[in-house]
Amino acid sequence: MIPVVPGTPRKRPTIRDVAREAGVSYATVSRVLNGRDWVSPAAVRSVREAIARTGYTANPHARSLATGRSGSIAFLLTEPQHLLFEDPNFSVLLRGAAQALSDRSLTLILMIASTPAERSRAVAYLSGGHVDGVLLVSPHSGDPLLAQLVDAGVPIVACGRVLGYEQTISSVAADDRSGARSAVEHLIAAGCTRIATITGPPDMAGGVDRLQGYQDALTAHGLPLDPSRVEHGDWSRESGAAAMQTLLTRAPALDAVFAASDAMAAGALRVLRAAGRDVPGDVRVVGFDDSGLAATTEPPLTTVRHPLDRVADEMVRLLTDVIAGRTPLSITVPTSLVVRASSPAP
Amino acid sequence: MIPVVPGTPRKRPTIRDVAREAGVSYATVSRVLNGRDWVSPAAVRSVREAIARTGYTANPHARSLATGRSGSIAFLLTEPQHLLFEDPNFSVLLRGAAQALSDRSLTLILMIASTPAERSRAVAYLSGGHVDGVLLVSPHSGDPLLAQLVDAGVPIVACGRVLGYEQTISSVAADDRSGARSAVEHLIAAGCTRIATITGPPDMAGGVDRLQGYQDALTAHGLPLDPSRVEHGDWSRESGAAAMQTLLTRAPALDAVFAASDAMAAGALRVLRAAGRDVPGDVRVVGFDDSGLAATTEPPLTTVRHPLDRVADEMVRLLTDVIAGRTPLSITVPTSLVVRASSPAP
DNA sequence: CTGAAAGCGCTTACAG
DNA sequence: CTGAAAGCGCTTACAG
Repeated sequence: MIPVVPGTPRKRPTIRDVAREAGVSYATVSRVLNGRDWVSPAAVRSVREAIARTGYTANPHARSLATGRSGSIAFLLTEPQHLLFEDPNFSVLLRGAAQALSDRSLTLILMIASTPAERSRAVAYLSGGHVDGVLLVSPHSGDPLLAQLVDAGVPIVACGRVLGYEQTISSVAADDRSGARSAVEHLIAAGCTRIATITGPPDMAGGVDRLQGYQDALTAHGLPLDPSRVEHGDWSRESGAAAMQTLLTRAPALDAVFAASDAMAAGALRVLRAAGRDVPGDVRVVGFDDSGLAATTEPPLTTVRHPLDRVADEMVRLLTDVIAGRTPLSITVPTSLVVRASSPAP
Repeated sequence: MIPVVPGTPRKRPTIRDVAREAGVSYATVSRVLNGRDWVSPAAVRSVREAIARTGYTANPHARSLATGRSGSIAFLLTEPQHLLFEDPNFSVLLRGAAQALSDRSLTLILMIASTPAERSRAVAYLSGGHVDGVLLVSPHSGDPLLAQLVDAGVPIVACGRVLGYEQTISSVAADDRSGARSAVEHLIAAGCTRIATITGPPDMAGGVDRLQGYQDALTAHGLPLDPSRVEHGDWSRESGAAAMQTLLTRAPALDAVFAASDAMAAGALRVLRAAGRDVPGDVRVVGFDDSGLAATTEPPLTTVRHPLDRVADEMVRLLTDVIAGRTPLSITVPTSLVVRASSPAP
């Protein structure tokens, strides 16, 4: 065994070494590697054998330089740090994207751009063409970063529609509006009439659409839209707790709460317990996402399943289309209600 | 404004464009870019101006091809999927690594290798020199992947000592043993004498060392080591619940539990509640990690703080050393006890 | 079906 | 201090 000197990487075989082994020109090796042009079966076989013998793997940088494709995709997170890691949603999406990219031999580059400095560095990097495209997580509509990326012509697919960029930025989203509607109709079917909601941020499609679905359900069943029963959050548990506190003082008669995320629902649960309200006895609670959280709260959450693994998969598929030059597109994936103890079936 | 045709990236300026603008040779541009050799102040200035004017950023692939350095680091996760995303620990480490790498202008490539197919693909990729080094998360001692990576001469830094590779693989770890000891001594000081423990996997340093710390504390205070009070888990909440169940039937008289992770402690809490044992009244519970979970359980967890942000930072620093050819090293960072309601101060 | 050759955009000795 | 030139390891028209 050859001793390994740390810091002195072994000389790796190149395409020329393979060519010599196989007894062909290195252009031919490149052809069988890329499988585009015709190569005689005999040549293919001897090249494959030579590759196996030498342990050759292509140098991705040389390839990128020659093709102009980087072979990598950025997974870009722009939320302030504290929001990112509390909720398992982010991890599920990341996991799904890693999988889908790996299946296509693409590399996932993780970029976290929370601070202003990180953000401008990210824009420079992404606009610099270092990456074939970007997967954008939880975009806020007013974010200047969006405009910069769009201006630079960077292929983008967002998770959730990007308000104001519906025609320019491709996106994959849950059917937020009808998912929210079905959640609230479940509460109505259980006899609730004074249903409050904790919404997401108003500059995100998920925030707007889930509120809309809540209103749809009330309207469809002839229930009044009472603004004192609507409170905004930022998806986080803390914001859910704060919103619940406010709702409790402003609309103490409420008999149900629909929270636009499981994390906010978990915060609401805590506040309800502290206020001595039994869930689901006094107040029913429904969340959104069916994230890892939902099954572990006390009581476990009835929630709307947001299939983020599926979303991640579609995002990657769509991004490869966008990179190939196809026009922007929005994809909506269906949701479904998951019933647990925080609001059992009527 | 030039209309952007999707899929037709703008022609980006190269080093030659900058050289022409600045009126120097492109070798000089490269010199000011890399700041190694001497360049006249006048040349530096005009090059800088030309860079600003043209909006030039270096093509990383061309650079990598010329230097033999990829400028990227893999963050490699090898745990089965279900363990990865339940616990916020993983996210904190990832966040910290992303930050530290970004500060050094290194790119973080995320690789998730849960299945056998993913694992062999990862080994091929990493051994292929596509990456300057790898950050290894939660390594198991028997894992064949370790031997393959070491054999290939890939620079590695692990989170936690790698049993069996202490001399070969650099690592950054919490002071697990003394952290665990202080947790158990806190319980002893509170008057507990029948202290059980839920350990991590026996093939991981964190599993072994935290158990050792538990034993150290008991021995130091003349308490017996009762094997019926020791049960293994895999770090997950579910495994913690299962272990607690077993402990409750095997050692029903226990008056405290030290769990080697917050997630397992959370699982234990649930089982204790279901069994009608009050925490901390009947049974005190202490976890390990001070992850995001700890403050949100019911009651909140007393736990040992595992400074993963710091660990991530040291891992990256150490990895750059290893890449530079320095010999392997193990770093230990201190822990501290965080007291909450699951075991208040005596 | 296959070679010879140019070129992708950098870095880095080598001469001045 | 600075140019001209070779070379990093590939891909891809261009000729056969």
